[in-house]
Amino acid sequence: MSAKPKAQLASEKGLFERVYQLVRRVPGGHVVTYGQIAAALGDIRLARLVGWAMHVCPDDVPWHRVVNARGGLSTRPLQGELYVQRMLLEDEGVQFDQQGCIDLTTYGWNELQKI
DNA sequence: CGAATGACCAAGC
DNA sequence: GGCTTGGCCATTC
Repeated sequence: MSAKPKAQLASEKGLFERVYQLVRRVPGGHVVTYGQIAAALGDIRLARLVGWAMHVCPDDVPWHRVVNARGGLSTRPLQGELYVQRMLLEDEGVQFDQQGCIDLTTYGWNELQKI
């Protein structure tokens, strides 16, 4: 009960939902950056909003396919969530380098389209 | 309405 | 090469 996460409120709004839809369109084995999503929404400056949107991402959003501009997993250093994200990506075919970063040149999804 | 927040990005030192 | 600052926008209280 109770305690609906703010995500619930935010997701019912507008912009956030758009972010989620973009993330949902990311096929397995590919990743997108926050800035890329923001750019798809129409403004790179929305990058921070994307970050916040991910913070409240619903369970039906493959948030693990969203990485920062450096190809690294951003997600807050919470208990193992970082590990989960990496595991999910590796399971989809995304490989990490020695630094734990993703090669956006190879896995970057450049066909992200606007909504 | 104003202040605070946010998992960003880019530039500077 | 890593840390700090500023900026931008939307959402929340």
